[in-house]
Amino acid sequence: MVSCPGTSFYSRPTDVVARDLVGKKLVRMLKLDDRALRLSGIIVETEAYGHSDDAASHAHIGRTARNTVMFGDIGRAYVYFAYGNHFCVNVSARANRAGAGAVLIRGIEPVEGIDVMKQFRPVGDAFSLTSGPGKLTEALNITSLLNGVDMTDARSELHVEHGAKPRKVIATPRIGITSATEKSWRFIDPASPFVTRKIKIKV
DNA sequence: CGCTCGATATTCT
DNA sequence: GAATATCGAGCGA
Repeated sequence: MVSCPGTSFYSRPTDVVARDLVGKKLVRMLKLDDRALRLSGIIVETEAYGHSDDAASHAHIGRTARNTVMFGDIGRAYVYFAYGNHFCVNVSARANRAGAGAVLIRGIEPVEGIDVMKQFRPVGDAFSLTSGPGKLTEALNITSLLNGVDMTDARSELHVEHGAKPRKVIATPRIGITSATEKSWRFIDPASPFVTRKIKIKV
């Protein structure tokens, strides 16, 4: 019996959830050519996104067709298409008072099914296989078809499991946003090479 | 190495 | 019509 973080885990402020997700395992199960495959990796980089308190969040302007999952049940996958090229995957979470929120998964360390990941994402450099939000969704074959799946259920095609070891975590400013840049809501395992290296700081 | 810039679709104004 | 929670090619040093 595999254990997954449940609704009590995701029912906290998103920055707390984001910090605790580092070291957990992201698991993708799928069928390919009639074979059941299991791909997974340890989460090493996340970012928290809030609601009305966070101008950089998709939920800041209120509920829309795209961000509905951020306002619905917690522990669900929020998958969206960015820049016309890439998918990004989040887990919905929020404290009881907040109206919406999610945690973006920005980087993982591959554990299971690495050969299959390389089929989905052929790349020479091992580090660039899953070191970035658009990269890991390609390696794990995550698309908007998975939007809304229950990530607290070990039977889901996409879910989160407890990791083997706790990791050291540090907070930094978030990447790729132009507002609310003062919040240190990005959380990384500084020892892992699978984190975004370049940090842009916009003024 | 590091920086600039174009690709490309969905969303919102 | 503008902006975007990105990536990687191309260029110069």
